[in-house]
Amino acid sequence: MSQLSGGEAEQELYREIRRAIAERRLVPGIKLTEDSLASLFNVSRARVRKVLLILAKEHIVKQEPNRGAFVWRPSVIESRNILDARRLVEGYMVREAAKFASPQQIAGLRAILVEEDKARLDGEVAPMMRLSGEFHLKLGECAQNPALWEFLNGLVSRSYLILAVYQRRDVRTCPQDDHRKIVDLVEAGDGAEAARWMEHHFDHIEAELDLVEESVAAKPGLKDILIAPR
Amino acid sequence: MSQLSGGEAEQELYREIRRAIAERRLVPGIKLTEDSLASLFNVSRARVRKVLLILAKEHIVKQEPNRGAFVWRPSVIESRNILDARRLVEGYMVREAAKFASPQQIAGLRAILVEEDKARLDGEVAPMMRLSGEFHLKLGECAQNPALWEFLNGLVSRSYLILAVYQRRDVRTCPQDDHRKIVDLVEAGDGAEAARWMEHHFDHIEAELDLVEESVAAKPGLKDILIAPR
DNA sequence: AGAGAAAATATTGTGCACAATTTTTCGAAA
DNA sequence: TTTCGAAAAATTGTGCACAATATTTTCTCT
Repeated sequence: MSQLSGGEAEQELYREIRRAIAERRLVPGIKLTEDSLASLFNVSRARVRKVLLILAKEHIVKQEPNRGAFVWRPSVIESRNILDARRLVEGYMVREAAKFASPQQIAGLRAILVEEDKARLDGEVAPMMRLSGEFHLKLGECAQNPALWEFLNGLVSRSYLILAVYQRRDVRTCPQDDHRKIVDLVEAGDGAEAARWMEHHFDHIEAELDLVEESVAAKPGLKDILIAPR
Repeated sequence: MSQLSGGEAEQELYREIRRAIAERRLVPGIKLTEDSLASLFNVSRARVRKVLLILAKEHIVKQEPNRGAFVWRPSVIESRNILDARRLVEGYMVREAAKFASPQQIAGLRAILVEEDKARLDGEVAPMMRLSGEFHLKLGECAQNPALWEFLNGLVSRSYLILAVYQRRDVRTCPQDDHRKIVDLVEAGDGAEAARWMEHHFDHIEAELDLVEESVAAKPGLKDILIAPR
């Protein structure tokens, strides 16, 4: 899973940034200043630059020449592309999982379900987001294809950012029963039906999204808020 | 397509390494010494290190701590994983291509077919390899999903290395008619049949492969060659 | 001669200083 | 007060020197 070769502190920095994104503490557009990260994590700036380059390669941050690195902001079309890719890849992976998943792997998936329930009951939104992603990644592991899994890993990371930008503010229902249903079907070896539920699951996710580009004109300015629209 | 942000010479180094791999001048196991690349391309060693990091992220080279970077050598299982991923992704992409491909894109694909024919008639093996990969990438462009395309790009790069290691030495037949057939079907808008032919195409490719791990014991040493086995 | 240790060489890893560029601040003029 | 521009500050980009590690060579002893 680790994307870095050496350097303990380097890995920590890498993981912390990714975790902060998964829990939506880091949201798109935020600037990641090299010096800040360097002093915050007690590493040299060269290390920070290396980590930022890796994150940029994963499309989690966007680097602009001479301007710095910013948490990536997906466009509407990019978001659709990523969700389409996830439908394809995870549809395949869940079918493979139904063939290959070991009892240990099923148990690992159910352990995440329990954590998800707990987080939902406690109303902890941030961990829920992260756990949902971890569920999909753990399910992907069962397909026994590291090349595909790594791709999925990047897609999931970018999905966090998609949700941060486009998830409708009013919805708070979390269809986590989809996850449980999928595990049941995978355990039963019914890959075809599990894949169908995975499709439903993505339908639910996209239904909670408001995938329209928010134009500068559309977003209300101070004037619209304060001058009392009739 | 470019994977690098800035630096003209940097990009050149990146592209040249990738091209050398596509044309099989660089084969798995070769060591890429930083100083050699730096002096060869007249760039600082820091630049070389950056490019090598990117190539490592793309699994084209493998970096070993304190030992350096080597052209990646795919294992049998990794090769299977990559080819499975290509079947999945390219199957999807060719169906999308049948929906969306513009006349210009079809023309671009046919242009590659012409180059392939030319290279085959001239018996130029190296350009043929590269052109075959470029065909698949150009076809992938028609699916209008850059996230998936970038993944495919990495898979194609790794496929060059798979062929370099596992392609059977005796086969020299190149089923390039598959490519032409696929273009015809894409142009006709028959995505389902095009996808079937894509599957056949991969069957052909894998049939030319000898996907067994060559153990150290199996490969004959000098002794076996020179001491005249009876 | 062969094996093993030690020195010499070569290569990778890392921090730092400085250059290039951008962003902010400050002040003067309209 | 606003706007424009120049100076100052902050930030990113880059090369180099040196440290750490690995590899090769050399030398010694059996």
